[in-house]
Amino acid sequence: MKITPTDLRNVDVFKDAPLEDLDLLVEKSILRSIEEDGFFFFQGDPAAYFYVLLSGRVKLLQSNPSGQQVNLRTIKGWQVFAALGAIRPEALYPVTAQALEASAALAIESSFLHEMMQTRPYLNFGLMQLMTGYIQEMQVRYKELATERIDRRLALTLLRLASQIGTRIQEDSLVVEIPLSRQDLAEVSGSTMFTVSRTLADWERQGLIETGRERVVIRDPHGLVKIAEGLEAS
Amino acid sequence: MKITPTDLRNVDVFKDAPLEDLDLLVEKSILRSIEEDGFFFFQGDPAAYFYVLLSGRVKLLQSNPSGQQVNLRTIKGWQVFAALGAIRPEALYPVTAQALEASAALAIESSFLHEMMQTRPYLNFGLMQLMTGYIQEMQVRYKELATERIDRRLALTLLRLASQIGTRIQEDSLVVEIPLSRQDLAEVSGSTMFTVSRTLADWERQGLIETGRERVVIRDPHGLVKIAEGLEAS
DNA sequence: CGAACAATTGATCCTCATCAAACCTTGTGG
DNA sequence: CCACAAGGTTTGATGAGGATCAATTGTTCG
Repeated sequence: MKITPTDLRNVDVFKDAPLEDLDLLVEKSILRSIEEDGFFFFQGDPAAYFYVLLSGRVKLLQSNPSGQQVNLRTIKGWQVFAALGAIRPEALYPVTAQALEASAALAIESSFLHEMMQTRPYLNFGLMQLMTGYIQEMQVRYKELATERIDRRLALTLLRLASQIGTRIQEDSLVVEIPLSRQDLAEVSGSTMFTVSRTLADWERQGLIETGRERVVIRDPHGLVKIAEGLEAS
Repeated sequence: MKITPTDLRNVDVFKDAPLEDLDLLVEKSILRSIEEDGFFFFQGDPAAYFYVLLSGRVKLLQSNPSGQQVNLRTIKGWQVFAALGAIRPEALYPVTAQALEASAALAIESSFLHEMMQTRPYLNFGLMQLMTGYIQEMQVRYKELATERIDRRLALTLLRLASQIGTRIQEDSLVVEIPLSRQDLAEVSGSTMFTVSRTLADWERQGLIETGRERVVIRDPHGLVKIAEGLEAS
């Protein structure tokens, strides 16, 4: 895969970067390709690199002592991940990054980005925007997990995932596809495969969604919103 | 209450600030005093100010549509809150800030801080450190809430709170006091007053902690760690 | 001392996790 | 191109962990 400097303009954090910076970044970067189910890095590894995902999908996860996993975020093309390492170069990755499908990413040394930040205000701002977004999302998800029943949480999860990694199936329609397995959805919403399966089956009967192997299609987002807000029994 | 510029050196984000910046901040700031149970701001208000807490304790919370509350963070003296507004001046507060006891805070206009950030790298770095810390903590708490039983979560919560807002009761000892009610602890750990009460009563019988009205004293942190890690039945 | 409010304790119930077994889908190799 | 293996999904039965509700007890402060 060939990356030209201007490709990096697709990346939010670099959208205001001068061309010479983009040149530098491309020059200093390494291309890493990871097969399906492979890992970019593990929780606890030194945070040596910062990544820009070029193709595929990557999930950021944590697991608890008994091996149960939680999906904290799913990354798609032109999104960055492992940005925390750039802030504290001596840091360790707080999450594990696993490819959901064959993926390729640009790896940039954390220390190099850290250096650039000293003299590029646009970089600081971009990263802060990113981080405030993360904080707010995690706060909302925490609140949901602490206070809502699984059906509402799952509805909220699907809606959030639709906007983050969903792909519109037809032009000019709200119908969105989310390419995740029941297990994945359970790990995002804080539940189990079984409960997710049952709930989705219910919604499919109601015509709200369509399900398939490792796939959910949202037919009626508005209906899901009603469930999420508790206006409709589930 | 009188604040001198050098007092601001106690604030992590300002520890590397030159004296003239501290002067500016003090000059530009307003002192706000809030009585117990009063509010600094509500979720959804325009994020006009950034705060440095001088005295008292403040909790940052979100509530769900049915009014159930979640405590996302408790702030004590010389910690800052509402920093997100400084990044995006048009933003709304994503949380509500309520005083747990009579409190006083320095309020600094978000737009002013935002301006300062343009030319002060130390500020950017300080705020990023703060934000990465928030992200990591929220990720860990999310994982715990999604995967651990309430007894472990409560143990982890107590240990975390001890380091964040606990006060050592005797010099040279690990005995720490946490000044929160059962209800508060429930809202931090994602549970209910009743379950928290029962669990704490259990631990008191085992000699791990001591409880009182709106107060928990950790006598045996190591014992709590064992529960948190699941090495000990609860 | 009494009012207000925090904490406790018991009884009950409900949501959802767990386990087991069968079923479906996809891709591969003969 | 079919058959089979692998792995994702469904479904039912069961039970446990906590939430909820109600009533009582304890603590603090005016």
